[in-house]
Amino acid sequence: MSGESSEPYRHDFPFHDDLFSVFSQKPDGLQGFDPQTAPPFMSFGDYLHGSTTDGSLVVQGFDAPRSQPCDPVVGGDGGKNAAAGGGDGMTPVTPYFSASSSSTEAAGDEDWRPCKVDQPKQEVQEEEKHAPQDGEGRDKTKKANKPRKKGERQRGPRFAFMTKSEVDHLEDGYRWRKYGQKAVKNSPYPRSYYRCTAQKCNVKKRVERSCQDPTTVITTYEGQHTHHSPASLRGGGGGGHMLSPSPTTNLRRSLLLQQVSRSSSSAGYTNPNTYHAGLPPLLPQLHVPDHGLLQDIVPSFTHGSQR
DNA sequence: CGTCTTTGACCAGCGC
DNA sequence: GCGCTGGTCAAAGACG
Repeated sequence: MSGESSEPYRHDFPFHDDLFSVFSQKPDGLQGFDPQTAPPFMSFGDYLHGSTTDGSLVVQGFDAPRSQPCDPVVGGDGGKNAAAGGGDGMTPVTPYFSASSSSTEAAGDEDWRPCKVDQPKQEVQEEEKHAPQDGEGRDKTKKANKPRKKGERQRGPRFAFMTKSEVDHLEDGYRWRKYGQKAVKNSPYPRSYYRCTAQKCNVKKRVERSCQDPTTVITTYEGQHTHHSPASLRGGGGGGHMLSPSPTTNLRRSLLLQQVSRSSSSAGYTNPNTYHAGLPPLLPQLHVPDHGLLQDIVPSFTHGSQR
């Protein structure tokens, strides 16, 4: 418990109302987006470390496909997204953006839902659906003793990203406990729900595969850790960094970061072509089993992007 | 033995 | 009002 004072663990995430994306390489699927004309990106690592000037980044230039026609049958559009990009990398990942204008805080997360284009609102509800139910109807069963408070659902910002990976659960230094799995509509891949095992930590994580690109894992973090990453504590020794400098050259993962937090004022989101990137609330380092660290991945966006 | 995953069921909100 | 869907719970089982 003494912990939480000395080191900042990505606590502040001042961009609650913005979406942002970061691609590890040129998102071919995104017309209009040119890494070269794109804003001066720093590596995700730098980014995480707050190297950005004012803490915000802006990715612009592509048309935010609010409704990504996702064929349950991947590959429908074939070339467009080149899902099965086993080839030479540069597998573009379609940005499942959708600047929902929902005034609810749920506007985020589900907005980019990859496989759902016909559910503009349902997403929203998910955020608030768990309204205070005072266990009226639940007390009939064991589940009855779990009053969910509305406030509970309104925890911190959410942060989603897509990663090319064969494994669903990317290691990020924290310990997670899986507490559920649901089949996702229109998607052959289930969505897994994880919760940080730390006692007072309410951070949750959802993991699912993109139905468009089965090789892409979509991870959504929700909340902020109230503790340090156990991995960083014991792992690499001093610096607090266990970021192995692995080259990860073969990491041609499309990475899409998206801040999907509560858009209390999605209305303020006026320019669909502009996304503000903020500091992820909780992503000290993501370790992709057998591949490397996420931080190694993202830089491939900056460095690997033909520079 | 402790921890984690699996799995079926339940609940709330929304759309029709 | 009903059905659908997402999110969550918790018992049971699996695993180390």
